[in-house]
Amino acid sequence: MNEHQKISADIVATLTAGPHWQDLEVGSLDALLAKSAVIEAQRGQVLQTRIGLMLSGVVGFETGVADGRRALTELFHEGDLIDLRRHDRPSQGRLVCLSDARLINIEPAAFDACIRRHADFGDAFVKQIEDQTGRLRDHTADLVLKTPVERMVSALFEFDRWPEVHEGLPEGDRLSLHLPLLRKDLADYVGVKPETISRTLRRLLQQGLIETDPADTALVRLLDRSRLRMIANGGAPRGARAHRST
Amino acid sequence: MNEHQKISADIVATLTAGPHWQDLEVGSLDALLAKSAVIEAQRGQVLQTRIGLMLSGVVGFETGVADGRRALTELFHEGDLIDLRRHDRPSQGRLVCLSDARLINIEPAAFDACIRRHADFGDAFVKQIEDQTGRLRDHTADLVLKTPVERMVSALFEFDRWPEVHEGLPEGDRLSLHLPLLRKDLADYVGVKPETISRTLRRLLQQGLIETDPADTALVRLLDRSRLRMIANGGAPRGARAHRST
DNA sequence: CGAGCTGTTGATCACGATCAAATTGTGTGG
DNA sequence: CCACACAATTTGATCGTGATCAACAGCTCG
Repeated sequence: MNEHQKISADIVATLTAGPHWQDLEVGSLDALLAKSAVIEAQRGQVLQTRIGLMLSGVVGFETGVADGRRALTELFHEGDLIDLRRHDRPSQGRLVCLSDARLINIEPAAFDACIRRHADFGDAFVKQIEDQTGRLRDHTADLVLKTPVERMVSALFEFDRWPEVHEGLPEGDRLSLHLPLLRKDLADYVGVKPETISRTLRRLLQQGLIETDPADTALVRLLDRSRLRMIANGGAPRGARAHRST
Repeated sequence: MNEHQKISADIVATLTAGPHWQDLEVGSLDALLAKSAVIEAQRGQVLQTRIGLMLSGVVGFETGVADGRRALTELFHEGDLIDLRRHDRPSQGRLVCLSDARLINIEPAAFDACIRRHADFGDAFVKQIEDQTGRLRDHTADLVLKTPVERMVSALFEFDRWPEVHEGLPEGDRLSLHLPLLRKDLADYVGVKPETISRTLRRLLQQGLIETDPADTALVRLLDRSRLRMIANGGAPRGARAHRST
């Protein structure tokens, strides 16, 4: 029960901060927590969680084929609800930690019961799922119609919307962010090879659009947001001869 | 009310047939239908629906960028629940008819109320959303890690799981299916150009894996399902020298 | 008929994958 | 502390392939 105490404190803090769970009543929380447990996992670890709530770190839904190709279909970070259940066919993939992460593992049955009994939780769940599906659709659209550069910059903006990536940065610094993923994982997320990630970042660097820190490879500074935004929106199509000198 | 009568009949028929809505009580249906209307739309038409239920035909969630590139992020067909609502940011795309289609347009408020009041409907909704999200994840994974051939064959199998594509075919014919999409739309769905679709189909044809009907261009016959299945699962990687003669 | 759209085929090319190797980073054990 | 193994990243050179450009055939519909 000491453990449950700890869960409650964590949850309340995270839920209150997030956009969707702040209107939740206390009774709804208790019902959800009854059979839940906080999981602390390290990078690379595979999680059995089917339903969960992200507290910190990043986990991803990973798919692969026989010859080693790997895809990160969807990313989950602080405040996200994980729901990997499936009824029509077995889920083709697994949940892996992309950084050290903390999350609440929720018993599916308790989750369903909570939705049934607490209307406010049901509302919050629906909203959360709608938003996450929207993000998944955005990402899918990116994969279909954008070039590698565009996809990468688009991903940078996606990360920029995560509050965590700005933690530990100087007060007035609105340009920088910490990449929450290894470049290898970023590559598997945007659908290119790590070599391409490396080369593309270098090119953006040479064009003066971004800046990186040799001491902290995760740190990226978005110098020209408006131009980067244009690229993310499709401003760097194939065959474009955009060799801006220096 | 004559119209509502008609809606009820349609819904009952569709819901009973589908995998998720068959356990629904009659009371739950009435609540949902109060402010709903059946929409009949033709190919190419843009729909305003935010929440809806597919009765027949195919509609897709379409995204595009300035220079004409187009993506079909997600497809909806008979029995699917459409939910395009979003709270974190405006939805970046629109719903278009990819064939003549019929669907029920549901008032979002009525939908929410129905979930709140009828637990059985809430359950059905959650299951339905979980399955559709799973399919969306599958497709996203395909886009990231598979080659164009693999993605195309994978899409063929996806369509093969739709009951409608086998309608109007001879009794014992388990090989054939009607492509529910134009090749152009198929291209925008699997993330290649129409020319590539054409060439790839021709190659599969030459390898004796599929068969097409000159009279009915939508008809495709999957001759060697096991080999096609292997391809869909990643059996045709880049650089593979698989020139099977004839 | 011609306008417009879809689909097919051919030729060329840009670009990202692939192969290969060097470099840096990280954790482990001596 | 260093030595070592191992993973992640970067850079370079080459190659395969799907996009691109272009032309044409088939079809529908006014």
